[in-house]
Amino acid sequence: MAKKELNIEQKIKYVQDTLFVISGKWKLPIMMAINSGNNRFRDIQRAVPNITTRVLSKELKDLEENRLVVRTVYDSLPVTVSYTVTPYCKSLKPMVDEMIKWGENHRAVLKKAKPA
Amino acid sequence: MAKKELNIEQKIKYVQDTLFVISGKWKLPIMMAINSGNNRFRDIQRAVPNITTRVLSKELKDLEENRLVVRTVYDSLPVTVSYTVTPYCKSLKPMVDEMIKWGENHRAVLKKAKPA
DNA sequence: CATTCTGGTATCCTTTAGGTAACTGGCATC
DNA sequence: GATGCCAGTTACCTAAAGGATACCAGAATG
Repeated sequence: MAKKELNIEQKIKYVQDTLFVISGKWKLPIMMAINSGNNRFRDIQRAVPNITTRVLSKELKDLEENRLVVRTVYDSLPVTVSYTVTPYCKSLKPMVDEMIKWGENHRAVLKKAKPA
Repeated sequence: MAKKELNIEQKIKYVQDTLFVISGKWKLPIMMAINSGNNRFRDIQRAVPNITTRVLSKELKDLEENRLVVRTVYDSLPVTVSYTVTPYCKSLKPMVDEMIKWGENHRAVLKKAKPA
């Protein structure tokens, strides 16, 4: 099987696809928060600084539709709701790890550049 | 030197920093186009499908301000303008490669899921 | 019995990203 | 001398993202 050699147009297309799925300020932070053990609505909200209930609610629905997050209602009293990430969501990890690395380095770069 | 162990709040912060820099449909595609040898304004426009001159112009200024792209005017007749990516821009490569991979796989997933 | 927690909705509003289209001035080409 | 290429700029507009605020019912806590 030949090694895949993508041309620039294809690469751009794939990057735009990815950007489309993770677009916005909140989707990745929400998935990260859930993945790290925050499964309740309010826990997620606390873990993701400055997000409002309205936005969190909307984004969670979005992520559920895209099969990145699963919502489970437990019929206890009172009812509890739990959000978990899907295996497909976890496939984003290598990319997210690179984004963490880059963001960390970027802060360091800014810190060095700014003090003028 | 201790291994860095970031907590979830820090990770989210760094990811949001990264998202902020690469936000939008166009910045990464533009950088990719330049990096792959499209250095003239019209060449970049042709390499990035569907981008308009207005948006390209605005995004290039943005990227220049953030030291990801350099604009050089050659005083020939007629004047030619050349855009190049900076070394700092190239530090995005590992992340972009992961985005390409994920987007490629995502298309395959959709293709398998859809035919119902 | 007042407050606080849960998991959200409902309204309203502002900001931003991005798109459409027209236009410019200088050079080259047909 | 009309057309087209280059590298953009300008003005206008729309859709979407996101923020502010208030509110709801049910249960628990003090």
